Amino acid sequence: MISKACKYGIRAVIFVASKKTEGLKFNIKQIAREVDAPEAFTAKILQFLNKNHVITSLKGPYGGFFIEDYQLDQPIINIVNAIDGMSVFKECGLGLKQCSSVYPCPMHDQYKIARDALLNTFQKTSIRQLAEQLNEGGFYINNQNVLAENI
Amino acid sequence: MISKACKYGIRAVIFVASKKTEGLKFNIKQIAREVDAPEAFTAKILQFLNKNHVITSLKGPYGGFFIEDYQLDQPIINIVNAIDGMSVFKECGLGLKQCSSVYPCPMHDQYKIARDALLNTFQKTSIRQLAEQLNEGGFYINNQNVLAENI
DNA sequence: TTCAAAAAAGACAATTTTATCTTTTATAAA
DNA sequence: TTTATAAAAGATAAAATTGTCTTTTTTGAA
Repeated sequence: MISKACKYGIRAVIFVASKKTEGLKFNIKQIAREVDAPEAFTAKILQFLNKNHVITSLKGPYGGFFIEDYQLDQPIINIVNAIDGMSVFKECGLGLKQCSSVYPCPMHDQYKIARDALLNTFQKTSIRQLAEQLNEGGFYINNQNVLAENI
Repeated sequence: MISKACKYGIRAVIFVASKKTEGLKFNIKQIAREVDAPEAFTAKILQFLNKNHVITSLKGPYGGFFIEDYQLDQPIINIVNAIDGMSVFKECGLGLKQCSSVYPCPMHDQYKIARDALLNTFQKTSIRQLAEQLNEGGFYINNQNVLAENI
């Protein structure tokens, strides 16, 4: 659906956003641990998201990653777009290079509905919303499940 | 969304199904040409779909691939399941190993709606339906677009 | 001004997916 | 029974994605 890089990126951004009120910055090690993502790979992703102004970083001691006010109300699609691009939301369900209502594959109409539903989800959901849900409790962005203790 | 292998597979199956009335078999070369897919790769895919009883093949002269009556009313999800498996329709939108209504990621509910819509599309659409649409005209399974002549 | 901490940058490696090529097996007709 | 044809099987290769490691740059505090 979307790449692992993108999923790591969204989780990392949500985590950073959820801690904004504390006014702290977080380094890669902390972020990667909190969202169960590979450290070095996540570093690359966040570095890229900083370039794309999705989040902000500061080098040096007391540096790290944080999110600025103007960045908090971005839709999640901004993260997806930065990392994966928008092609998933335009591509043909059967892989045709060209597929639209004027030159449709046999699945076009139905597939488009599902594809648009996914796009809509990413468009209408903001970083702030997900961060707030996380803070309210009952939602998770890592695999450190209490239930897993039973294994 | 789904793999290229899977898309090639669906296109190939629809093509073969659309020609069923003619009672012919088609070899890899013909099929690959008709659906604009790499020949050797498509061979592997169809070989696999034969093993999974999605289509049928016969070796030797006058052999090739064809679809049997009992195979024609399969939903497209059978092809997806054989090649990609069902994991896309179960996976978390943010990549968590475990994500459900009891242990949801912050996007769970919204993502599930879109994911289910996609699953539904593949479940409710049959090979026969797509083959018929193709035969009725106005739908395409290759990139040989007439409009492309204008380039 | 020096030092330590952190991200940035660059090179590289592993894995997965996509793709090709060669050899073997099955089959139908002559 | 031979021959030609087509899929099956197996080995490899190319490309894309995921992941790691090392070096460089930035920056704040002591």
